[in-house]
Amino acid sequence: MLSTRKQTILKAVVDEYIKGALPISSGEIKNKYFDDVSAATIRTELSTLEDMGYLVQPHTSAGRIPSPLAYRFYVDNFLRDKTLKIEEIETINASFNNKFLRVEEIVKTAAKVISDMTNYTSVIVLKNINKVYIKGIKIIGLDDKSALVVIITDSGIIRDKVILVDAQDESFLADATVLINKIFAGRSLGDIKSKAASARVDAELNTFRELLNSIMNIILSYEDETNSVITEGEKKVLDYPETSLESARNFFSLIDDKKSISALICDNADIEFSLKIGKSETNGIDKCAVVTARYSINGKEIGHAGVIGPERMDYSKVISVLSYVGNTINSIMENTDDADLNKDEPEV
Amino acid sequence: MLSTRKQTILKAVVDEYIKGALPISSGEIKNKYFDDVSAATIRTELSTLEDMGYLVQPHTSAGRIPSPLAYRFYVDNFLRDKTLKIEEIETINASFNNKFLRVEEIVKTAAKVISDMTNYTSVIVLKNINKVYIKGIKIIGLDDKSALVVIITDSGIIRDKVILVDAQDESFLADATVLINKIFAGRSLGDIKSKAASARVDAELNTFRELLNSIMNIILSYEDETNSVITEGEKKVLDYPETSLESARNFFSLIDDKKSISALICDNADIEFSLKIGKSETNGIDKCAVVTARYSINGKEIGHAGVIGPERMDYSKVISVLSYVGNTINSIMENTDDADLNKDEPEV
DNA sequence: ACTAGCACTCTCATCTGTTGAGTGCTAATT
DNA sequence: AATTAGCACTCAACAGATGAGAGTGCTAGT
Repeated sequence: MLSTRKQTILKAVVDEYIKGALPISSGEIKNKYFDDVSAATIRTELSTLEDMGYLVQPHTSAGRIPSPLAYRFYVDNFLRDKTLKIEEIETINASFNNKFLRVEEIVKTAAKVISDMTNYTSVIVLKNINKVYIKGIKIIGLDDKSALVVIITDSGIIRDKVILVDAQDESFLADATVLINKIFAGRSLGDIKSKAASARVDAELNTFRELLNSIMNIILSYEDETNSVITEGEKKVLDYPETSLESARNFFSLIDDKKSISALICDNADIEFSLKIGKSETNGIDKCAVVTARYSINGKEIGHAGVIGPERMDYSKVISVLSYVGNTINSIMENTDDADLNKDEPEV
Repeated sequence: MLSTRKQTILKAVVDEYIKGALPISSGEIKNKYFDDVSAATIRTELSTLEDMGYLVQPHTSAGRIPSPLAYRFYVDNFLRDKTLKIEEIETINASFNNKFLRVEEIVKTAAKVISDMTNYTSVIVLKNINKVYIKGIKIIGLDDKSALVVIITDSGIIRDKVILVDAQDESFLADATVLINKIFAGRSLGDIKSKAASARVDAELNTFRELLNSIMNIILSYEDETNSVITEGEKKVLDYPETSLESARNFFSLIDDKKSISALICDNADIEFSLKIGKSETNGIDKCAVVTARYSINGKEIGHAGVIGPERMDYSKVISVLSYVGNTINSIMENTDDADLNKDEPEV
């Protein structure tokens, strides 16, 4: 175990490096953190901390910067019970402001808030989409050639899309709605997908075949990675002092690859929070850290939210923001979840 | 007027600079464009072209690069009847692929296609939103606490939003729909906005006051700049060889400022295409050119589309893409415009 | 255990010389 | 009058060289 002084010094290095992104010298630590001890003493401590793997020297006559191990230690030991400021909480609350209830909007708002509060890039990945089940489908005629299809699921995910449809007569859409709800309502997306082929060829549905196919396509597109990975604040990397043009390019090409981002954010099997620091196995972005959290509504996991930033990120702030936003989403959504959609619609 | 040879040389400089972003030397021009004349001759021509203001030397012993005037001349004289390749046209058509009919989606797709085909940043600004009029409003109950409001306008702009509403009994939403259509249907957004105050306080609407307010807010938010400026491909600037970290930062902060972008794209009073080259009055981005086009549906102007790229951009390609995408949008939308929404709904 | 002192190392910035690309000019040629 | 070969000139870019400054590691003394 590290001596108290070593811990203080280690924390000092991490804190200062988080602030300034520059190597920290023994003199600087002495000035800001110690009255009773000289720089030389701190130097020997720094030297042993380096031997232990906590610190790294960019070159012989530079100060020290923290290694991933140091961040790890910092996170594990100095991160207890930090809370957000009242203004920050108010900002978050104001953003959600219950003006909307659609999951797409909430998730997008959450990503934006997380990114804005932390000043890092945020990512939200929606998961378990196959387990979502459909509560009902509405079809609203717009004119004689098109209609709006609204798909309502449990956990409130609403997706809608305008489709082309030849509404032969007035009852066409009403009949179609009844039939389509008979087919889809109460079934999970995974279930529907696995039986997609058989549903398509059912002969008795001939009249509605085209309409059915359109709706099928909407449902199948739910899984589309493009729709289930939301990123915000990518451009903030340009403001980090350590960012070069080259690294910015790499970062952006990683961020645009929804598949790897999704993998990066979601591999924290069953822990509430996960921190990845400096594991360069995550190819593409070097010197980056990733903090992720599982998000649930009513105890049911709906996805993961993450923050991608430099290793020297403000971990405590990131974690508190992720946590607070997660709770906020949960409290917004939990009442809508178990409501019965079909209450005033006996015909479906 | 410029001699034929001067024109050839000027075109050569612009073409080569567009390709390589490097100053062009007399020798290079001689090799690629002239068999019958020596580099020295070209040198004298270059020198006079420089005196005339068409060319610029970064430093004494460098080649020439085109000035804004050169691009202007290039655009005015060498840009006639260039058309897209068949594959390119097919790519564009495939993107639109009539899978969707909603203006938001079409505009987003258009922005993406324009950016992808040109490899520059694209911007689309929707205009004249106040002149859009509402064809009808639908309210679909989702559960006993929330409903989906769908606003359908001429020119097919559909906006929908989930709102909180206390549906007291089964006929509540139906009654509300009738009343709300009585108030809003057939009126333009501008009209509604200017009379917003009076509508809100009408006493007889007390039962639906809350609902009415929600819908009012949705309509008012139509104008929101955030919603009417769509950008795509911002990150492509990082791939230009002339981009520095600093200029990338400037560019991104300009692009994020929807208000200036909107002004930048929309100030081409009544010309079909507009090219701004090197006018640094547009503060923020230096060495950038902006090509904009007016977009209309059925002859009615709906907005402006633009491409922002380096001065040395491939103007002919940009213009053909803008033009082709504009026509495509028009042909997709024109049939839906004059359809009568209320055909099978006599109750509204 | 701590510290003062000093030699050592390495970056960063500045300067210098060299190279090569490309020009401008001039005198000769067509 | 237009073109060209030839040559001196300019300047950016590169590579060393040099010095200053920051910060360390080590050692001897407290």
